[in-house]
Formats: sequence, C-alpha cells, structure tokens
Amino acid sequence: MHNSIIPMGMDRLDPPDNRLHDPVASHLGYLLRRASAAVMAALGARLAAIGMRPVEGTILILVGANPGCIQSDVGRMLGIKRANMVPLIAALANKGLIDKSPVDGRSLALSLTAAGEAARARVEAIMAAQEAQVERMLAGQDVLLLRQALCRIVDGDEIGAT
Amino acid sequence: MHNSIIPMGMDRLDPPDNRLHDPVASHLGYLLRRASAAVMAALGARLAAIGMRPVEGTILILVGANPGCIQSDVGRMLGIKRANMVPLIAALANKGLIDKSPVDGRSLALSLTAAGEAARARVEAIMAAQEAQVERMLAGQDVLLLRQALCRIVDGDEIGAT
DNA sequence: TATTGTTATACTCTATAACTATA
DNA sequence: TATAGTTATAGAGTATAACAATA
Repeated sequence: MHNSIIPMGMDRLDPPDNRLHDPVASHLGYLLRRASAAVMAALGARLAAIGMRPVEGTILILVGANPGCIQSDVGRMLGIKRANMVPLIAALANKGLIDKSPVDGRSLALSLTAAGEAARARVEAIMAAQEAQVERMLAGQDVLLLRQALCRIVDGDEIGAT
Repeated sequence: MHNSIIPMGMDRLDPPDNRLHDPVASHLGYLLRRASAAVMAALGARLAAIGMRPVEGTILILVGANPGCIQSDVGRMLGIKRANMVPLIAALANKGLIDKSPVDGRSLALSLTAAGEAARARVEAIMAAQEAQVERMLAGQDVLLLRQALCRIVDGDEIGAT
C-alpha cells in the first residue's frame, strides 16, 4: 500500500516509485482489478510450464466435467463470445486434447481425448495449488462469504445500473 | 452460481446455458477475474458518460493528488509500462486536461489544467458511487481486512513462486 | 425466427526491443 | 551505467457484423 503522504519535491528519490500519494489504491474496484491481474499472471506462469493458458485449462476442466457439452454453452458459461470460442476449441482439438463430434447438424459435442484427460488432471493439480495459495493470502477472510459476494458481483445484475 | 448438478442429455433446453456443471466457478482466482471484469465494465460504462476510460480517470486522480509527478512514476504506481504511458498521457494532454512541463531535461512534470481539475472532480464522484456500490455488494465482509488481503496479493511477492 | 458454428475485422491492453537524450 | 521518454511492433483478449446451415 504505497500510501505514504510525503509531498513531492522532497529529497527522497531513492525508492522505486517516488512515494506518490495514491487515492485510488484503497478502492475495492481497483484492488480487485490489480489482484485479479496478479493471480492470473501467476497462474499463467504455472500453466505455461505445461504449454497451457488459463483459458485453455479452464475449458479442459469444464469439458471434462460435462462430456458431450456443446461449444456455445461452454462459451456462455465462461463469458466468452461464440466467435472467440472457435479458435480456442480449434487449438485444443489440434493439440489432440478435445474431440468434436456433431450431434445436431449444427451443434458440436465436445469431449476429452485420453491426452486431454491427462492434461486436465495436470491442469487441475496446478489450479488446486494456486487456489490454496490464494486462500492462504486471503487469511482472515470468511472465504465462503467472500465467494458468495464475488458470485453476486459476477452474476451482477445489481452492478451497472445506478 | 450456475452450479446445479443436472447431468447432460436432459430435456431442459430452455435456459441460457445448458445447466453445465462448473467446477471452476468456486475457484477464488476465477471469481476474482470475473468479478473484476464485471466491476470494470460497470465503471467503464459510467465513465463513458463523460468521455473517459477507467485508466484515464485513474491517471487524472493520481496526477491531481501529486502535482508535478513524472510520467514514469505514475506508470510504476499503476503497473503500466513506460511505453504504454506515452499514448495515455498524450491523449489527456490533447484533451487539454494535463500539462507537461520539463523539469529535468529528461523528465516531464505532470499537472492538471483547470479543465483537468474539473474532469478529475467528476471522475472522483463517479468512482465514489461505484465504490459504494461494490462495498454494498460485498456485504458481510470485513472490508478493511479484505482491502489488506487484496493489497497483499497485488504487492504479492508471495504469489508466483511455489 | 432463433441458434450454431464460422469468418473477417477492429479495438483495447499489454509486452518487448531499440533508440535518443540525460543524469 | 541507469533512467526518461519515445517509437514501432507483436500478441493476447474482446467486440461486432455478416453468413450458411439447421432447429
């Protein structure tokens, strides 16, 4: 919390930032954004070790838990538009992790290949470790209540209107 | 929380998503990311009413609180790289909201113009309303503790290493 | 008529490398 | 040698519009 109130023009020029006073550092919206970025960066670094990005890992887990689900539903669940799902699913299929089989004539049923299931297991282990660390850093919180509150914001028809 | 455990292949095809089971919906990292996106989208919509984006508003507030600060310090404080600060500051200067005056020969001192100060006040009012709403949606939390925890994650040298 | 998958496209945000001028 | 500002550029992520095939 770089919130020291040292006026500009002083002689302390040594530290990384110039000890700016930051009135937004206490805003929960801002902190949410920065914390999210930090957590995603850390997860990205861990998943990169197995050649995977956070989105891809999440899709693997979701398809693994819902074999036969269709592309559009996965996108809706993750808040990803149809058009943007195409290259994501194509990449996972090209890596041989996901099978696409037509069910409908217009819908594609998704399922994990054997390699996809193995990858999913590795992803889940990494994400579980990440999750444990995040929970540890949220020490002092009622994590159950926090989860519920974040869900309210995510599904938030409450936010956006005044 | 779309977490109902209704197996695929049922006849309930009416709701938006096909009632997928979502094992990642409970992950704090994932919730953090989705909640952050929702809050930022709401803030973006509100600020768009005065022709401003969240980053620009944040910079106005930061410069207003630290007149004479230099571009690089603002970037460091907000986690924005030097190279990416250039067009941001240029845009605010072009709008006549920020003045740049050389102090160093290599550094530029930033300050708000009269119009910039007026814009800053409007931004701060909007952000305060947004912040109040976020706090309301986090009902049941110890907001002070939550702020501290999020700051730990943001400044997190703890996260990223195993 | 609404939905699925798809293509093309554009805009924002972010990251890196390289350069100049200055401290 | 390190820092400030700058340019150019590349990669994600996200958004819209349009189209064909299907329900």
